[in-house]
Amino acid sequence: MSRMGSMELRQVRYFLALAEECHFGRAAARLHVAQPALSQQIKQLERELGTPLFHRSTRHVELTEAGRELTGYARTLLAEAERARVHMQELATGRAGRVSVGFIGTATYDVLPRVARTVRAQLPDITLELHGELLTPQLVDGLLSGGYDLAVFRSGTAAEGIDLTPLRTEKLVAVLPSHHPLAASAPLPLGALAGEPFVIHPAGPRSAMHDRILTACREAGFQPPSLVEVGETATLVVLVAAGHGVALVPESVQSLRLDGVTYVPLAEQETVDLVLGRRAPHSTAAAQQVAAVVEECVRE
Amino acid sequence: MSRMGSMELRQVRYFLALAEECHFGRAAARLHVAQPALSQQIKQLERELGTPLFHRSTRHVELTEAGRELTGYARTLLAEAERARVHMQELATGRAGRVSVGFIGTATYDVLPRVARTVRAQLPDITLELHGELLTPQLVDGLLSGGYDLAVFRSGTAAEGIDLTPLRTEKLVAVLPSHHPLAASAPLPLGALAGEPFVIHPAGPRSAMHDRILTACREAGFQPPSLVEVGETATLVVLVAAGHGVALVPESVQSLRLDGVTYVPLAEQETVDLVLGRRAPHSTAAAQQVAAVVEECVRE
DNA sequence: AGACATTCATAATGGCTCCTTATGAATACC
DNA sequence: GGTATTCATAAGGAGCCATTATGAATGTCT
Repeated sequence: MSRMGSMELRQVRYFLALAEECHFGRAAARLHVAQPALSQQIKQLERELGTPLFHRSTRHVELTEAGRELTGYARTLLAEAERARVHMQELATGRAGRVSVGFIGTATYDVLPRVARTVRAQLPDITLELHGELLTPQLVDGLLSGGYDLAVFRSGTAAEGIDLTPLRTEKLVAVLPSHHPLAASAPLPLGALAGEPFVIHPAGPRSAMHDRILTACREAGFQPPSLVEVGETATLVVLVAAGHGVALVPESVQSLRLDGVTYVPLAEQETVDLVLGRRAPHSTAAAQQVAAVVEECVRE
Repeated sequence: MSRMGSMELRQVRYFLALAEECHFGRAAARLHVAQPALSQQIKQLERELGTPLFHRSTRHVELTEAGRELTGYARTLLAEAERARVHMQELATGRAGRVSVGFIGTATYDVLPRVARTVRAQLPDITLELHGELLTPQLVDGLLSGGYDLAVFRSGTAAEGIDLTPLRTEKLVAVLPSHHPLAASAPLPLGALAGEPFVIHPAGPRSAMHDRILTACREAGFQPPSLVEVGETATLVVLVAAGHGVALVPESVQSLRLDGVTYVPLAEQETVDLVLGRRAPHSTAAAQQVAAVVEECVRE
């Protein structure tokens, strides 16, 4: 039983070279092989396809009809293989790919748009999936389950299997209704807000900000008399504008300008850290590139 | 220096099997190879492409993003290779291809349309190039130069490098203007046409009919007093209708019905042979198929 | 017409690739 | 924690593909 092989790309490459040169010697030279190698491979290809591809005499080499028809397929095959190779190389070097990035609420209005712009400019072949206004636990779960390749969130929630890179430390600022008596007094000692109702991110494992703010208040010697909990940072600011209370947010939220609210620096150095998380074991090359862009966007 | 190979179709086949099974053992079984062979080939493909294609643990095999992207290319490559293989096989067995057939004038109105119809019905993937109203020397040259794959013409012109197959022997019939006194007398002894002007195919090497007809006249004991030479058989009949003379044509020309002419059988058994010629050394498989159709069309 | 040069096919051999069996390590499951 | 499954690695053998050497055919030049 004569071991039946299938058509291989090497044979296609050989065939096309010979089809273009119509000369075994020159084609073989172009392929960097000796002439008999070419003769044998062409002969084998002809056996496999069941039809001669060239009329040959010692003085003349010419495509048969089948050979002419095959050149089209051959070119298609080699071009497709080359496209695949290039695309794979782009993915390997991270110049292309799909990267999903999640942002915590307070980074949505500041970091997210800058990342989107920079990636589009510097890594045009990367497709970004951006998700804003998320909560830290969602982001951590998403990283671990593969839903997100990268996540920007508040530090404190260390988890197994996630690489953390500190992005920046932000000062907290107070958010007051514009008509509030303290709206003009900067810097504002945190203690001045004692007795005010607070609008705050959700408690429990759902947000890192909640604990951070209550801790700051406790350190300033008071406890907010009432709390309104709200998930999205934008809604939080809107509630302050509507007079439902005051709030503490990272200074980057100041990008979110709204009529009726004033951001007031605190006298204290209360800070929260923003970190970039990526799946530790298998992080895509494209994700690494985008991670670099995120760090770059935050630094300046 | 690590011998750099290029991507091969075998690797693509292996990759796709594994991508679909997501299990080395099953995929290897499907490919009829042992599992380590598959592992090695996949690893080599990954080395060549510069990126992992699968996340693997001992308990889980899953495509990476690059792997997912590659499946598209892989399917395209294999499908194209398969299309090429099928098309080549069609060409090899003669079920597809392009065949150029030339017909001598007197076969144009009889054999040609039947061949066209039958090929279209029985060999739908064959593209026919049909040429009618040609002269024997043109056809022989065309066969030898490759301009025609097959030719239907009159016997007598044997040539080197052409396979001849007799198709049929046709009786000659007289063509007379309908008002001619002899138009009603059938069978007509050839000698009755003595003294009539003859419309005839061109002399010399350009047509086999010319000599055949003059020989017949000589055997009947006369020589036409005047000759009008005309290339196309249709024109010949038209000239007879116009009263320019009489003519002798193979009986198949009777398919060409024209007002003003009458075909009259001869008393003598004067015949001409119709043959099919094909290039002797390299005749396409498709041409063989068409040749069979031509013979079949003529026999009935 | 004959000698020559060119070119493709074939033969024989060697190296490399690929496949095989055997074995080890890791992970999920009981 | 033991066990079974599964993938990777190692080592060896078979086969494919390459090489060099040689022969046959054809076109060309003297």
